Amino acid sequence: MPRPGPRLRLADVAERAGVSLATASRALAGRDGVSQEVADRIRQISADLGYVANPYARTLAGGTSATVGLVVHQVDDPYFSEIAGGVIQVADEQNLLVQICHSGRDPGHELRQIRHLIAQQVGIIIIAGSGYTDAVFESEARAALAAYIGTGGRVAVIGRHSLGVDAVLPDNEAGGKALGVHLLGLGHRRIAVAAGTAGLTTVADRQAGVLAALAKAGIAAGDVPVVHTDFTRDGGRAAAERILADHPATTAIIALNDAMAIGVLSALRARGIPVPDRMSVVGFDDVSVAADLAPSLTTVRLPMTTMGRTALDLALKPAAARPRRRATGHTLMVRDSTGPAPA
Amino acid sequence: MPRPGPRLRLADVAERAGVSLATASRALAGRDGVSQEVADRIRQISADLGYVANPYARTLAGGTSATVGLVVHQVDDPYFSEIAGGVIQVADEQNLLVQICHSGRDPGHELRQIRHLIAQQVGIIIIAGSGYTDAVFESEARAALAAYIGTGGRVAVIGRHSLGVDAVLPDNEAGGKALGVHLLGLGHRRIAVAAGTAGLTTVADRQAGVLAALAKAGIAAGDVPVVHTDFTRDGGRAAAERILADHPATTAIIALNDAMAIGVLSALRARGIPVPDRMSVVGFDDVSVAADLAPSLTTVRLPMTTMGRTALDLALKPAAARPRRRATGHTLMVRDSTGPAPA
DNA sequence: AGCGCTTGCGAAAGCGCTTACGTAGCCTAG
DNA sequence: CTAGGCTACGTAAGCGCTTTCGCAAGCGCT
Repeated sequence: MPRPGPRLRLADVAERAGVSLATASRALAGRDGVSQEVADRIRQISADLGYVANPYARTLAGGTSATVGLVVHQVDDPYFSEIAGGVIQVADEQNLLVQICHSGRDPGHELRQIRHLIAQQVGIIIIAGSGYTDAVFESEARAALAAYIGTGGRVAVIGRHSLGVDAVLPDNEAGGKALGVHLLGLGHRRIAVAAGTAGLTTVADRQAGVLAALAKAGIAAGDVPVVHTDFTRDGGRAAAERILADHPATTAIIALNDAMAIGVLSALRARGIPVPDRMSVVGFDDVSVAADLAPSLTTVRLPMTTMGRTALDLALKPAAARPRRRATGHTLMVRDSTGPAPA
Repeated sequence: MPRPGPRLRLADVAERAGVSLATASRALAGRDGVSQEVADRIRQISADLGYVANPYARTLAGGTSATVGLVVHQVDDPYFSEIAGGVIQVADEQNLLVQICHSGRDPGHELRQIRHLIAQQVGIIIIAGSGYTDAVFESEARAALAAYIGTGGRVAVIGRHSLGVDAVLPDNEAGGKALGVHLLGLGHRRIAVAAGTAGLTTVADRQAGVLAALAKAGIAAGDVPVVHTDFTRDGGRAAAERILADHPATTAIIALNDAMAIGVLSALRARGIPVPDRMSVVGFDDVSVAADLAPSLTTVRLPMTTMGRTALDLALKPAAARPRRRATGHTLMVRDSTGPAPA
């Protein structure tokens, strides 16, 4: 690791301005107790010199960290990279640093990452991605975060309602319901679900929505094949293969996220099964390529970038009554991957 | 910003082990001057207590930062998110923190971000994405980084040969050439280029490769329409529209990255132009969805994740002779978006 | 026995900031 | 004209670590 050489310090700015360190610090922090003209002069000099405060010293002294820790399942998954983009936008505006880490969809690893961020004293923690149905994870994470919040930490989660902290939350169940209703409306009755990683609350919620919609139309949950693989393209492929093999009469596949839907489409193409003529396919999230697939993907749009922005906004605003929720809208995007059920 | 409360400090570990701060620090850093048994005891106690050193204090005292600053053009662009994924993988293994920021493909902003990272004393800086043909940017960035390296900073860049620092570099020109050769082999003669943002070295290099290949086949550069928009899906759409309008006889479009290729395909679909029957399309990068488009995209594969890993590896290894280069392979992935030129 | 050397450890000095706390100078009120 | 209260600023005490320096103990050698 490098040892950065002598750098511009606050003392340099103070000296050049002919004031003490304390005054310079106050002026740059915009704190009062400094006359307008002196403050302006200090700020001017600081800007001229290109002074940037050493964040390590600042944090150590002030006990306040300007970095936000962002935990995502996997940054090279479009769902998460769009969220990260939103977080970074706001962080940029607010002059915060963003430190990013992977949880790899593993509750244990995620817990470790969270604890590590806390131990590191980042000022804000944002956790993106589905929660886990694992009760141990839930309670441990909840305890760790509660303690963190108790000491002044700020936390927001995206896409999970667990952990007892501020949340930006899509209505996964309603979205699932909308997909079910859409397919029912097209006359589909033999509908299968390509479900993501078991143990994710998002999977459970979306699936519940789908099944609720189908139940209302008289299709019992027992008659809906649900194949659990994982929330990736390859998981989608595998699920589609299994559905085709075990339930050949299926006319529509609901993938619980777009990555899986892409895999499903790919499997169908490989088998020469025309979409939507012989099989309708829907996804969930509306990642940016969804509209560019062929056929373009019918899916539920979630405003990922906005969700990232909102989460950081939430965390930045003083939390009066603590577990706040910001619902995010969702929109059914009907495109070309769905059509009337074949006769 | 929060003020984290009282936390486990090194002093607590030291006290519990019955040693001084200095000894505890040495033991945990693996430095010698501590007997094996004492070191083991300290490490054991530290682990039991779940002690994590305060990185701010550590950096301030040691002058050595364990964070890597990653500059990308845009994290929600698959090319960059895959690179970021690679960087994060290695960082995870090495226990480094990754701080990410956007340059927005703007040389001025990128320079500011770089300076900011330097001022913040991050230990390692990795800059991903095309360089700029802008000479002012080049010289200022080069100077800033040289000074940074002079003080012990480590730098690696990905996908650009400029800046005089260690680089992980695909052969963009050869890749461009391969695409040209591939299309020529299919009998195409009226080939247009959908080029990305003017002012990016990557654009210039890939374009040069394409033109070189065509020139060898007797097609003068003047006969190859090159439309500059930008390196995004919408840029690709716009470029395609312009090509179709101004050069209706075109039988193949070379998009200089996959994002643009996706836009080109979308524009062609909107116009009802069949690919590859009436128009062949190629991209560059092989982002993960490229294989899942319909038609699947012929493109030049770059190992983005590996590139991210390699860059951080490079930065971590002591640089003997300074400007090192790691070439990354590229592979022409022939898929369904290209076919014989229509008669 | 005395010398220098190594080894293992503690004391203490910072790293560059923030922020009590103290102290001038000035204003207003009695 | 003085007591009390502001305001504007300086002094100095840390934040939690790393690292230099010094010291004591143990070693082999003459």
